[in-house]
Amino acid sequence: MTEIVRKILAEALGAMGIPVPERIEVEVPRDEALGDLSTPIAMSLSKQLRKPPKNIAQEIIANIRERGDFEKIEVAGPGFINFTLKKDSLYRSLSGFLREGDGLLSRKDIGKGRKILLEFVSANPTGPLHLGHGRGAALGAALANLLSAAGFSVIKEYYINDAGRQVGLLGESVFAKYQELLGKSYPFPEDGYRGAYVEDIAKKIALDETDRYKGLEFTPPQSDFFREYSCGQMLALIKADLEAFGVTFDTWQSEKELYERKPDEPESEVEKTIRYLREKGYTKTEEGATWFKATEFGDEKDRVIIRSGGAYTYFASDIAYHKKKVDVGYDELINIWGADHHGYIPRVKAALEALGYEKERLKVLLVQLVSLLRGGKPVQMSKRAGEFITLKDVMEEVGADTTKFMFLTRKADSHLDFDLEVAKAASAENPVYYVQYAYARINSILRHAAEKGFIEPQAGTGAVDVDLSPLSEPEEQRLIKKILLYPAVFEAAVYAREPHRITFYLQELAGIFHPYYNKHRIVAEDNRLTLARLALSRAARIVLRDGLHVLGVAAPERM
RNA sequence: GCGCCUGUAGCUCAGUUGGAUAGAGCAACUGCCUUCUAAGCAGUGGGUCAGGGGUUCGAAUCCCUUCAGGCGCACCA
Repeated sequence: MTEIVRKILAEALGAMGIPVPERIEVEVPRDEALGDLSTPIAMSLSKQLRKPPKNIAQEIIANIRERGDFEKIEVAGPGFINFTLKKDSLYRSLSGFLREGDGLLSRKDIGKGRKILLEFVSANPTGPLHLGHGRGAALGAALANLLSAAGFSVIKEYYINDAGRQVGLLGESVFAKYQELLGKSYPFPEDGYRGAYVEDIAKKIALDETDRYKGLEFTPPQSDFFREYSCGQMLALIKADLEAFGVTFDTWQSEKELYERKPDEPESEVEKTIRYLREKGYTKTEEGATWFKATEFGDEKDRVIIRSGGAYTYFASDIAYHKKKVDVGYDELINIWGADHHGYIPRVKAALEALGYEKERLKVLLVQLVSLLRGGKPVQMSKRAGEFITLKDVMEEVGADTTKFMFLTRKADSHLDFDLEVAKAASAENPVYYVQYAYARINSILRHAAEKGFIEPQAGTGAVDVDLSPLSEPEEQRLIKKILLYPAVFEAAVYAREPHRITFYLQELAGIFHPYYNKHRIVAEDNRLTLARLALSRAARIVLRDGLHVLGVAAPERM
């Protein structure tokens, strides 16, 4: 719908000899009495042309040739150009929309098949997922759906931090528990993990491997076994939780793998990367440690990649990881990180640049932390004592769809209070049900219509021929316009990488459909009218379904 | 101390990249089920857009500053 306006405006500007801006602003006026669409372009051009906005607006209007779709084009307020579409034009557009049918919303050309690697969650496999991970998961999954639908080729990846101190600590914690179970005492590591899951894993080992490791020290080979076994168990749990949350990944990249030499390779990915940086002169040795000269690429400090003790830092493998991503040939890398990692962005971008890639290739979306409340009071969580509420707990208490919807009605970088009582108490009144209910309701209507002998128009066949002109009620006009606006909202969401725009749109759409349903009977006495209303309902259904699918929220046939 | 994020209705949050008279849900109150689903609808009340300056035709949005909250500033991950 907005495209029509953009097009005629571009033509008019061209005819006036004015350079056409890259992106002509088109918006929906606040007050529907003002028109269907509006542009402030005359005001934007005012300074450049040194003419009053209203005069420019008049001139633009005078230069619009194709005005067949419009009832009215007029100047209003300080210089807006307002467009009111002809009903015929709306019906034509809606017919076109229906003709394309489910899943054929034409938008594949936005992404043009460009390849995106989307990395998200990537929680350490040292404990269960918490709510903050859930937020990242919901956003990542929705973003992947959004971008895929827009014609990007998206790979969802989970980076597993299975190397280094943290997993070692997990292994040792399990080891200590295991010894305790077998009646041997082994000092529990100071910063060890104390959650119940540690004991669960220890029990499983005691069961599967009996007392084979009883009384031993935490040294190889048993330390390797405990570390890898525990890590594997945690990962399985994480994977299961994510699946229950409706979030899946295409690839799981192991950090440890980046340190391993493949049979036919003389060096590991990490070694290769560091050698590359060293040869380029981007490293230095100071106080026994090897540093990456991040300051040469805009970071505020140089960063250690090999400690004086010889161990690699996390950053070393992270550079190798990002090098690998970019070498594979992705056009764009998107990382979704917790906001507590924001200080990390400049150094990763610096590394990318040192490796010869533009830092713009990487886009980091920061997800703000989630404060968990119950009845307005913060839920105390102590990781040390192993007391915390996990994503799984929240899913069981509140529900996966509601939890996801909560996350997706906020932009990523807003701080979020997640009150369990509110989420649960509002459950019946929750916006997610409002949207789902609209969808279920339409399905119910269509079922009812089928029973009454009205044949639901099928895409590519009957839909084209349905006469939509009986749709003259204001509620119907409003609904049609909202539906036709979906592609523009979708595109804006893609452009901004903000799935929450879809969430709000769906609430608005449902907020138009419900009153319409309440005021007018879809399946009525009049045959022509009923067919037209069914077609309109079906169009709303298509959009609701598509939007819910993007969000990763269920679209129930009935409720 | 420095950096990043946030501050919008009682609560939780949007605000179409600077546009018209700032919106939604929840909570509160009043009505609506014999008719396609009442997880719905109709209506009422609710604002110093944290404060102050600036930029311009125009600011919740951009800049400066103050205040408040969160998060970072390792040879941790």
